[in-house]
Amino acid sequence: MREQLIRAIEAALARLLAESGGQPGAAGLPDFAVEAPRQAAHGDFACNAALLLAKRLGRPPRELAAGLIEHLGDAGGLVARAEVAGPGFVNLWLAGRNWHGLLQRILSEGPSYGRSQAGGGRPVQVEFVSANPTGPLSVGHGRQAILGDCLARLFEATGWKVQREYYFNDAGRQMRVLGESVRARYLEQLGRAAPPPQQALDNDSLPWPETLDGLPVHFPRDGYQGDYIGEIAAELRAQHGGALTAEPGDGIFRREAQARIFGEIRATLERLGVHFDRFSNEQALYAEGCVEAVLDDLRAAGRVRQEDGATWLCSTALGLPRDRVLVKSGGESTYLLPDIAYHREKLRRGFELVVDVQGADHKDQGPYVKAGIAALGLDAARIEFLFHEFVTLSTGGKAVKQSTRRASFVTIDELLEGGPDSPGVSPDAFRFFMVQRRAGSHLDFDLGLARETDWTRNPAFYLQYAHARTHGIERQARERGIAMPAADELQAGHLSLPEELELIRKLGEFPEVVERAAAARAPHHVAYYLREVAGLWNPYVQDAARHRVLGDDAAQRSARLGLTLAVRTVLANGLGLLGMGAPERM
RNA sequence: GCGCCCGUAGCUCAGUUGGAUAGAGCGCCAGGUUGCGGACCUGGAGGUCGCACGUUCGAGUCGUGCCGGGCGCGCCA
Repeated sequence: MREQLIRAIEAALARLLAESGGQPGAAGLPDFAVEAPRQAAHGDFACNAALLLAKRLGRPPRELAAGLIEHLGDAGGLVARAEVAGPGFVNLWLAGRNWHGLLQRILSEGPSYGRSQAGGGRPVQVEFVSANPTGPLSVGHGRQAILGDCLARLFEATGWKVQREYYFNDAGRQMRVLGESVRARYLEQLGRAAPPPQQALDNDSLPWPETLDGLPVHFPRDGYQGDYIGEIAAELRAQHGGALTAEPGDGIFRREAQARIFGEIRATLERLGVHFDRFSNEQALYAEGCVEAVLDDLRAAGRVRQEDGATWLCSTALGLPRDRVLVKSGGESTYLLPDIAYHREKLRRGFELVVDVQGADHKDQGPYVKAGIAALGLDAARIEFLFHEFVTLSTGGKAVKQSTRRASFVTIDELLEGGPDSPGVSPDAFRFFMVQRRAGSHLDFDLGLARETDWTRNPAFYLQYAHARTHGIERQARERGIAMPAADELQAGHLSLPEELELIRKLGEFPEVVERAAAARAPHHVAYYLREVAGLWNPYVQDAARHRVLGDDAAQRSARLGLTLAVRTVLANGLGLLGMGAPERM
């Protein structure tokens, strides 16, 4: 509908230009906008073309706007009213039947309303979470999980072929420390080693004992302190008894810890409704020779130099602030080298676009990976980074202490499960709260609000309740033997109240919202939009004195039931984009 | 010190490739209404869009410089 209008305006502009002696043809058309104005009094759509042309033609914008209206006419029955407004806007009101046609379209398209083929089936990869399996996922990972998943859903909805991938570094020191931590706890439980004193664990500057009460202290200085480490050790002890005392930390301890923790991580993601198509890891890149090959190719490209026994990427020459180490003097790689190899593999797998969702602490890394990719002669523009700021927890405006130190952070599971005297957060509410803000903003997670089960207070439930209400009305209709209208029998002409037209107009925006959210990599647009739809629909239903859906006039009742179905369609499709359930009753 | 991000109502935050009188939720004030499904409806107060210059017919949006906050600036992981 908006597309039709744009074409009509283009044609009218072309005639106007020809008359004014401007350049004919599409080249002479300004890059004008046709938007739904903020204020309803400014029409269904507003166009700024006259303002853009005024300078070029040397004529007053209002005069051009009047000319545009004249040439536009009723645009083949599309436009009911047009006026010049403000400095030279053209405000347009569509003929009523166009809005009614929109309702029919929503009903007939159903689940595909709002989807498009703009992506043309091109392959895109979204990589997210990617936390190393050293412990449970934190709330910050949760934001990334939801953000990445919703972005993937947006790509799917706009016609891309999406792969969700989780990549983790398992070749470096971090996983070895994990194994050593488990081994130390195992030995402590067997009475073969002593646990390090808590003061030393909490304070880096305190001395670290080698022995305690005659027993050796094996726990690594920067080891993982969470209770789950001891639990893994206990399970190993239950399974193997004391038979593992001679095993190295980097062997069975590490493997078991990794497997179990990864299992927990996957279970957590499952609870949130987040699925991955592929898990990949750093070790495989080494095993397949990808890392070495990248180093060779960078060397061949002349982008590598030696200094102090280390191998450096000449990123300064590529416009970055400094050079960075690829291979340490000890022979081990930094993360940068395998990261470059990893991204080359992604591009080799044929992705048109690769989006990495990462926390703000990775902001500095992206450019170096891209520089490496560019140095390999590949198109770095196909790699995008979506960085999200951190999450803080608050309740009633008061910040919840969330120490980043060691293991004392809040995990997703803790939040979902709640505690003895605090209810858990539902996965749907968790998802909504996590996509509510744009990625670049700090996210204040209001625990009190997220736990709230009153739909009028909790914004996540407010949306779901709006959806459930459409089913509630249908149930009532069924009980009275009233049939729901089919798309082709919808007589929407009976919807003429301002709030009804406003609602319909809002429903019509959905496809643009999805498109914009996908293009901007900004799922929060969907969340805000749904809030607006629900914010129109809930009061509409509530105010039965003014407009009862199941009233006595059969024709009007049928039209309002059609509106109900259209609202349901948009809410269900939108909730689907956020990965939230669309319940039929609450 | 350098780089990236953020600064919008009392609070938490939206604000479409630059558009008209800057919005929402929560909170606050006044009045009305009472449940097709569970407190909703109407109105109101509340803003130098961090500050200052600049570009433009037009700036919350773009540019430059300051101020304030976050993150990052290792052969760490």
